[in-house]
Amino acid sequence: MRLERAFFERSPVTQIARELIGMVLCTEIEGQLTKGRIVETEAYAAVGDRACHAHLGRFTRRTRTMYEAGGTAYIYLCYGIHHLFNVAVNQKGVPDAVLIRGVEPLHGVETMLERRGMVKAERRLTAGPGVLSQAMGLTTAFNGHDLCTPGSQIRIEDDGVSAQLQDAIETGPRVGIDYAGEDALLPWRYWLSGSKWKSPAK
DNA sequence: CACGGGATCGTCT
DNA sequence: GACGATCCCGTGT
Repeated sequence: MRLERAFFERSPVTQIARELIGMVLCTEIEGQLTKGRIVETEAYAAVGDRACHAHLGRFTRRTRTMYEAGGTAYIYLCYGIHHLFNVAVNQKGVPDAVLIRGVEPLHGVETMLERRGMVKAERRLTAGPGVLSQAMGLTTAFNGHDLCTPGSQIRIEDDGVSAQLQDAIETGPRVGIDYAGEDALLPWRYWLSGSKWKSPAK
């Protein structure tokens, strides 16, 4: 079942990031249905988190999407090359977000391979925030897309697996945010223990 | 597997 | 004008 607004419009964001492990990210882009089980996430908090793009109420053309209602896609370009997919959470006006960092391919593998220019479904197909976005057709063109509108091209589904995996989640510091000072130490990265599809980043 | 460097451009200072 | 919530490829072990 599609996750509804009520799932995303909660706090704390760390809890949502944890519960998203095991959920199924689905896209229907250019007529191609792809699905991947979320195995790695990171939480970014509006308050008390220097790593968050919108910390201290920072409001710019880029971050404005984070202030939208929970369940809105926040997609931005990183390093000029990679499209990173996040979901805004919490009430409209509170810019919390969860970054999706790794998925296990479930459906539409041929489409994913084609988009990635690969012939075999090895780890680098969808393990990592930039590569999973490419595999699933997610680009900044979908920034601001509402995941909760029936018929939307992007949605997250609960097939009952997530709840069974909550005891198999590990946590650690987030990746690539040294600029955040001591907030870089917060253990706000979550992953499914032992998953092959976790991003290789340390 | 570890590492080092280059790619590439929107965003903010 | 500087810098990324990254990835890939080459080289070395």
